[in-house]
Amino acid sequence: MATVMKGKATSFDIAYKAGVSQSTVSRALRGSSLVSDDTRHRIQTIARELNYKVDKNASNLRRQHSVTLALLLFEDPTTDDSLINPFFLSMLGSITRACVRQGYDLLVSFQQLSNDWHADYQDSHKADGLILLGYGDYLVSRSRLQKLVDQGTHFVRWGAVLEGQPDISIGCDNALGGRAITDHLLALGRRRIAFIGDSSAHFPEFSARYRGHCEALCAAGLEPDPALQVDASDSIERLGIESVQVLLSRGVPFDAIFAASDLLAIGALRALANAGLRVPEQVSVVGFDDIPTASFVNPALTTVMQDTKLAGEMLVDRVLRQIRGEPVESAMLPAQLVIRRSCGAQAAP
Amino acid sequence: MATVMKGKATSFDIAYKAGVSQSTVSRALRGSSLVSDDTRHRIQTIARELNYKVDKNASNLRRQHSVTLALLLFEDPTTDDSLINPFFLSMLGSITRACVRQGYDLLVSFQQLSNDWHADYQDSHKADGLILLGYGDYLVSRSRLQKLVDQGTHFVRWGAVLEGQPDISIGCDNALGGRAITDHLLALGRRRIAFIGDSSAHFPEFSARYRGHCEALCAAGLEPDPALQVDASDSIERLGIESVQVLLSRGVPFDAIFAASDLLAIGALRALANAGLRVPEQVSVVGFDDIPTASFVNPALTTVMQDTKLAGEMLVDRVLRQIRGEPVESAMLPAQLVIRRSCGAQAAP
DNA sequence: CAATGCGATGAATACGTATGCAGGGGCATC
DNA sequence: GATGCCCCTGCATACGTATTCATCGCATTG
Repeated sequence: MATVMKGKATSFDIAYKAGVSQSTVSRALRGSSLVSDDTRHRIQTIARELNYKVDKNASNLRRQHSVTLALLLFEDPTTDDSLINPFFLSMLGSITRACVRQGYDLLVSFQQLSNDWHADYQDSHKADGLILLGYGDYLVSRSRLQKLVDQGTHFVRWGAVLEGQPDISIGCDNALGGRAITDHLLALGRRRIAFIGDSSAHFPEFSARYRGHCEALCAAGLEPDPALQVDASDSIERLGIESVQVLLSRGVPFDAIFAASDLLAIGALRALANAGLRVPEQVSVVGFDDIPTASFVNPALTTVMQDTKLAGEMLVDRVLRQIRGEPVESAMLPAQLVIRRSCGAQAAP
Repeated sequence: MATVMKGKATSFDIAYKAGVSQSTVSRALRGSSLVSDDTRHRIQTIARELNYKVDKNASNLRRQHSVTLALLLFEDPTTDDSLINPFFLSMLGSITRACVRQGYDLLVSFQQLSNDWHADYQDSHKADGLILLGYGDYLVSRSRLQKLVDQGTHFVRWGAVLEGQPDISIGCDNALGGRAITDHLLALGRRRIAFIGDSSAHFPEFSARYRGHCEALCAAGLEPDPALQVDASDSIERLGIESVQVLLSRGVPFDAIFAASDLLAIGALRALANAGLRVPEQVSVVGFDDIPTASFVNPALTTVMQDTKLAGEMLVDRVLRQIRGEPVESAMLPAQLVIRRSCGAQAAP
């Protein structure tokens, strides 16, 4: 009968109604084989009637884990408040889905790089493990990563995969991607290819792309020209515009631009248009990431696709393995060339 | 001394080291005024040394709330796995930030509409309240919303704001937006304006935009022509393409297209280009949402901007108020016209 | 018939924190 | 010097679940 309960039903309420002990209820609902089928069915029915839900806080407290991962998205404090790097958004989507498939909940948090409480989610038992996204300046963040490792925090980072790294990282093969896309430009007859993007060790992903770029040049018997490289430390459109302006002001000739990210490339396209240069006739432009907008800019952007779906799965998988105490290693994912019109190859629809 | 502790430090460990009771530690760290400054400082220092973090599970269990919100993102099971509606992504960003500002954590979950466990997050005390995004077919989801209300679940929905709704909803003023952008097209001399988007009560947001559209027509002495309206029930590019094909196959003349979402509008642009129709010279095209890509398509898309930042803040604020037991009402947010090239008004840079 | 074993259940306890209640000590007032 | 008061602290307990250990009934076996 519709007895008015104060507050939510607990396992004791179920036990009382079923005429068994709380222990049995707990066992029955967790699927323990110690409970007879008869009792189990009775308990399940009553639980459903009472709309009973296991209290996660109590359950987590008892079991000492939360079946939850935390996604920490770091960003430059200077970034506009409402915008998020579309590439990270795509990763977020695939990570969320991977978590669902594994039965884990996902806690999402934006953090300023200046904060120091990366491990708090795990330390406070809100999450069993961490996924780190958007660690910009590697040299700055490296000491923090080391600290996390020392504390025994379970975490995986999305980013460059380097030798002697303290942490576990998953990243795409940036060097290979940079090499492939440069090869492509060379095959199209381009010889003076500018590179927009930081080449220092501070931003290993960008610099790996640059390294691949240089390898391709050398393999073709060309020498990388420092005058054709412009630093851009962050992946925002404005920096793409400014970089092209720097390039133009230097007065060095160039017939192609390889931007280290699509956002930079889009900025570059805009700056070239402003300067009256035609793409791809006078200048080829290529990017990296294949963000959704890339196929819509004019002309459509040739770029390197990172498999975000696979990446999300791997990140989640690797954290879970760490949590289970299994040995885990960093890994690199393949990068794939996506040819559109901005490079000057045959037109796509 | 570097005493090796097994496991994490607890408030008892701090208490022992500080020579006080566990109660005092708890009070000191929660900022209770019952503790002397002297004791508090001592405890804080020790807590820092031991890298102590309050166990959220225990704390939540005791206090019966989790200081966490859950964002439930519903989507059509047919949607491609890796893509998320960019408008929702933008909302996600602003909601995440709003949560941070309020000191709440955010749990993100994708759900299939077929699932029935919307309230589980609150029932299991994983979250204190829910934010619902992307409830597509309103008539289908309405009974569920009613159920949530009956259960006393704290939740806010992003979507159309209707009379006699059981739940609290926050949405932009779709009718006004539809009216404004149609007025704009009319002012440019367009008279045969096609509308792409479902006009039925199943999708109240689209139908409100359609209603505003019709109001504008009527105010201008024009009658809405059913032949100029094409149903599109979901906001994906492919449907935009198909809708224009339907429109062309009908053979009715039109000089403008108002797509109920930017994604539909982008599909429409593509279909028009394929059909050899020039935008905006022969056909004006406008959308709704102002997703990031909108400014990059060719020609740049005139659209209606929804203030996602404000929306995120309002959603979070309204859930928190419900949690605090304060009375809450639905609200509509203003919509703002963003004029770019696709409508045929003066060119932007 | 006693001994053994097994399947099913209950009692008791731990997880770590927050808080109501009680108490101890110091100081002021009369 | 006794009384009262206030400030601070400690004791004990509740939050709801999962699990170890003990128990009890029943069947099987020698």
